[in-house]
Amino acid sequence: MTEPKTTNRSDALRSAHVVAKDLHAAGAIDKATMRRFDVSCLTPVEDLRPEAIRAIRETAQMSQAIFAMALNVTTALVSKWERGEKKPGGPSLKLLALASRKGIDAIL
Amino acid sequence: MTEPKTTNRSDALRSAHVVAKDLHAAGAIDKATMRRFDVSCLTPVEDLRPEAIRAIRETAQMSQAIFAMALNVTTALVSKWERGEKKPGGPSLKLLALASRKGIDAIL
DNA sequence: AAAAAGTATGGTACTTTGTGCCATGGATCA
DNA sequence: TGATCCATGGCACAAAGTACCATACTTTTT
Repeated sequence: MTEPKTTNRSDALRSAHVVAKDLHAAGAIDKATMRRFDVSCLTPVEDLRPEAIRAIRETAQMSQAIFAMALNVTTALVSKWERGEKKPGGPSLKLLALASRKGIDAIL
Repeated sequence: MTEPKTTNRSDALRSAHVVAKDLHAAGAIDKATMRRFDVSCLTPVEDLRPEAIRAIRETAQMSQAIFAMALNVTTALVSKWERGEKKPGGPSLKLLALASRKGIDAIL
């Protein structure tokens, strides 16, 4: 079972997705209703190839050491990501996705 | 050795810190100089107590399930964080720090 | 009122990310 | 020629994070 099951994630995803219409009907999204919001608001997180990770870092014009500090990981790990020795996990992928989609400033 | 050594991190920290004066001397921080930047630009990441994590989530008015999706982790993990059964690691702490300091929108 | 769904906890077992440490080599600059 | 930044590499290891299941309380829905 190489591919992780998405039981927990899709549980939440499903429950959150169905309320999109509610938000639409309400007109505006007030604080109280904000407890439920559409998943489409979230920055999409996809798997990243080693080159893609390096591309994000080089676009930001950062060394591995500085980039690692921005993500709060070690430089050794960034090196391993870029060489495919290790693959970034859940929270790391989210950080990388933010940097990729919204720019490095989003995570500084 | 419960407390992690900070060898790698401080290596980078030291090297990055000394160039603060260079930036100051240059007047403005152009793209080329951006390879080196001061660490003070980074959102400070500190350890978070379980209650602090829950506070961040409740301020965002999110269920554990939705909050977990925003961080790209499982709901079970968020529950464990808030009960002190597990402690968020490097990348997770960064995400939580961003949410805490800049607001939940910063990581959506 | 009952059914259904959302919310949170609890535990167990397991994978592998991420860390620490140290050594190496190339590039750049005083 | 030192010194410093940069990136790679490997090895051992703790623990973060995952998957899965059961339970129970609360809210919403029909």
